[in-house]
Amino acid sequence: MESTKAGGVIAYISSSTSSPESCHSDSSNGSFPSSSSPSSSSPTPKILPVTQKTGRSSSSTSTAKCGITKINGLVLLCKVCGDVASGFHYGGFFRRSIQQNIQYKKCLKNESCPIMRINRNRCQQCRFKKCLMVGMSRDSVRFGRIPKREKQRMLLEMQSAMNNMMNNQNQNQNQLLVGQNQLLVGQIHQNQLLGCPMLPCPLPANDATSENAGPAPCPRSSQSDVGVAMDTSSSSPCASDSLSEEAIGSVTRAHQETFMYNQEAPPTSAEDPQEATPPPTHCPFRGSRGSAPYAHAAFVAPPPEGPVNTAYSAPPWRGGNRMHLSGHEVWEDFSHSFTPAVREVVEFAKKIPGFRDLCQHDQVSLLKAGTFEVLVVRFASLFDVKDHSVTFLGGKRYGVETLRAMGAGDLLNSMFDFSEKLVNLGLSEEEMSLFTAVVLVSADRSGIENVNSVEALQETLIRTLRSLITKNHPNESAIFTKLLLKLPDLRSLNNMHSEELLAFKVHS
Amino acid sequence: MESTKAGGVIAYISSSTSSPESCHSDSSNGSFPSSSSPSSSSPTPKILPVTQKTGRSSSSTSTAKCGITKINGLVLLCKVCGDVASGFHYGGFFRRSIQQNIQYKKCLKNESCPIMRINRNRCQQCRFKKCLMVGMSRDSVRFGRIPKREKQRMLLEMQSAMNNMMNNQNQNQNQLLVGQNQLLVGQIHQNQLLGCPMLPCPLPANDATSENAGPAPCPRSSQSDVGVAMDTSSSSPCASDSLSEEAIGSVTRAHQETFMYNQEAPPTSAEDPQEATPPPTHCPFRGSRGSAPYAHAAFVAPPPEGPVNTAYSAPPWRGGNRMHLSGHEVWEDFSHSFTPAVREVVEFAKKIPGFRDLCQHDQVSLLKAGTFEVLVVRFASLFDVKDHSVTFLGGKRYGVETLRAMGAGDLLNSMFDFSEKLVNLGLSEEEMSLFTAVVLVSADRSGIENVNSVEALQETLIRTLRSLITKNHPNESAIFTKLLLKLPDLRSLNNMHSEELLAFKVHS
DNA sequence: AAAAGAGGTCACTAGGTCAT
DNA sequence: ATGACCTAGTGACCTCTTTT
Repeated sequence: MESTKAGGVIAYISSSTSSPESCHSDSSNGSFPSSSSPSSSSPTPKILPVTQKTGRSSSSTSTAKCGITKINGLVLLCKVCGDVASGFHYGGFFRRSIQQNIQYKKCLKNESCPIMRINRNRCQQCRFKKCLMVGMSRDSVRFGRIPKREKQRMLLEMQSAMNNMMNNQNQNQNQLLVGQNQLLVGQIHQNQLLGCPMLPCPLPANDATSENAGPAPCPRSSQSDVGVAMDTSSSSPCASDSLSEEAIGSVTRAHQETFMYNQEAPPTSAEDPQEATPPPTHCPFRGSRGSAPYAHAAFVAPPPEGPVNTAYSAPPWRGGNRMHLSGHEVWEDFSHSFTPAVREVVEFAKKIPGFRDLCQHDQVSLLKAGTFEVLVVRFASLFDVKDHSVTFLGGKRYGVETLRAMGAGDLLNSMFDFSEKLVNLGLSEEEMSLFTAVVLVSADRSGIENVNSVEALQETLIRTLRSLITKNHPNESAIFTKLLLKLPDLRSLNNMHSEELLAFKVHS
Repeated sequence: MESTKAGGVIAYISSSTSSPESCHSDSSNGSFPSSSSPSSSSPTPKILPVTQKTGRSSSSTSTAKCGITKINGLVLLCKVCGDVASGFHYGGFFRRSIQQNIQYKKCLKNESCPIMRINRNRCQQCRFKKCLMVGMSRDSVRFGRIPKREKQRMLLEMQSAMNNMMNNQNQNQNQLLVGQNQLLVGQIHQNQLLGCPMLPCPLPANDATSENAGPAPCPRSSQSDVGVAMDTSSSSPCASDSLSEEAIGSVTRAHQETFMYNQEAPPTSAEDPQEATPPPTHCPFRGSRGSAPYAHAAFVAPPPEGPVNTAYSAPPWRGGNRMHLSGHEVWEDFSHSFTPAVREVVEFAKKIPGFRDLCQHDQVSLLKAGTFEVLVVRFASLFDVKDHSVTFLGGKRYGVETLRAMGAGDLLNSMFDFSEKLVNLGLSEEEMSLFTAVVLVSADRSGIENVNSVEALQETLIRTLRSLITKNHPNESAIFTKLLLKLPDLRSLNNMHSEELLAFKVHS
């Protein structure tokens, strides 16, 4: 029996898209891991991997073994609660809810309780809501198994979608993607177990030409003498200051040149979510293709039903009836909406003085590990602290509470919290750009070859950032420290994101 | 159905025994102390047998009749008071404690009252403490029946645990075990996706008594006026300085009182990894059960094969041939080897001035998210920078290269790198303890309810740490910054660890 | 025949209630 | 306050049905 289990990768859940594919779980039962069967996803009706234990065939065969549901060796997790899924579809809780048309008591909190394996029984309203949010539908009853053919097809679609994405954004193929059966697994590095799927960026070759060389921060390889003046604030204006001046300018310029979100706004179609194919934007949140595709596809669980929500919640990927989109198309579309933003980060990196002096492998590693974090920082500016809203396409704003009520996931919530805190620091664009550079070179170093070089570059950037901040905010010396404390927060967001993506992929 | 249950009963009973029917409740129930147990590996929720009476289903089966809970005929005992258990989980006393967030009066003795059936009502504080200690948690919700498979598994585990116990120490047979399944189940509970098996301790109630009150950092609940003086270091010797003095003392003391690894060294059996059951140590790396069980099971991907490595790599969990152990058992055993270290971290947390002023939920969340990071920092001292070696039990050292050659995984490698860098900063014990406190309150905040309080506490600790460091290292102002930059690294290690654990569980 | 999901069934638990 | 009792749910297991 265990043999059977082996092999699986792990999926999580997230969600993205809605439906078609797969899995979610419901809530039903399941608390324990085990149980039943493997199944797969399916395109049409909405089916999801569910926690609930499904029945058990008395018969001998395989199924019986463990209750874990897998697809091609990938272990599926419940889309609702994250528990190991035992099968698709209905389960105890969801089933009862539907069959008896139960009206649950109103949530005691803000109707946005996180639903996890351990606490899923705490709030029924939120649990049921999440079931629906994740794509479970009363109409999706599905008998019998999922045809093997169908499974296969979806898998292939996923893969080619990934491939496309990769190709598009890396002109250079440094890397990536492997293509194996594990969808994206492996695709992007293994920042972690499976790797973070969302960061394909390859990264441009390190051609020596270094166009905007600027005053390279001459990364030292030692590690001891760094940042002598780091915390002394205004005191000693050591020699490095002049260097800093230039560095600041370079980084700020790099930032401005590579961050277009606020420079373009999809004029047309912004109002009409049904509009099919507007030009892509650089900021996914404003992407014209659908409102907030990112929030939709990755952060928020996609609404199973149709156009219930407004622009925000009924992203017309490809403008049409989403029922007609294959999982492949949805994914592809979603992925594409991010390509430009990712590319911009790569461009930004290349312009950070000293970055291209790192070995190519490390440049790639930093980008793989840090692009998401950089994007989070960049997009934080879309968050309006005053009225706690986020601006999506066409200038439309959505209050955080509204989004939460709509089922924004933990990741999105955490991003809002992060954005709010960051914006509250009131940094200038100059400061933000330097901070962004710091974030990038501070990325996870587990795969770095020349750690000392990266560290040296990081120190230089940090020193520069520090002097800039102490200069601009002489009376708020805590700002620098607060900024550094944002780094672990970003790391956590990055991890949450990786997990959701992973789940998404696995499930689809 | 009943037939199923009927199996052999074993109940052991030791001493007391009580009337079966009595059952009462309290909290828990259960099993016995040391046990180890079996819990499940993965996703299973951890649940404990409890005294409380459970409901009564009119139906026939065994359970119902009197409040005795049995599994496969085995009578379960309450893990807290030893009385016959009536079911799992919550009970009257524990339930009220949690639901009403009751703050019990301080223990009149030394906060270590023995809790038994006959005297369990004597000291509420100790009783509640024991409930938590034993692993009861509000998150361990468990509805529905216990899967047959699981029952079976648990039974087997119980029995083997029993056998071991008997063999090893049959001096007292007091007790007993009952056989049940859920020994520790429940004990540990989840950290994240699946839960971090490694964090069993739930955390003591937030009893207002605050023994080592010290100068509580008075966490504010507002969010705006925080940390104004955060970075001012030596400049304005604001009132907080004196507070800092005391805080430093408190934290340092807390650290020393709760970090025992270097105070005990398993004298015997250190040489012989095959030795079966030496007394547990507080430092897993030195754990007598196996050398570095932690590194084995969690840090390093568990070697699929047998005893390739020497003492380091062939931990004789349960003293036997591990080839015969199920993945579950190995995991259990491994987890247990960590319990003491985890408990120390919990104790340390409780002693951080201000920590207990946080709401209980947040205390638990921070511990869940941060214990691993704290352990990494604590164990960093085992790393010898000079010769790049790590000291395991009995003073044996293993060079990093050797370990790598043996197949240490990415996580272990990263930990070495981290440890080396950290040790190189040359911090004093005082500084390390404060840094550890900062690490804890800087844990991932995705599940925190009162973020502002946590943030306020973090700021206080950081301010204190900063002033201490600038005082001790006036010429190395970069140290503080470097220390802060260790936080994201810890977060990454934490994630790698969670992933490995997850993978491990799923595969086993 | 084997595999896998819908639904029914019912052992069990969280929590409310109330006599001690 | 404690803990026994009751009720509303929960979810494991089973049977039946459909798909392969």
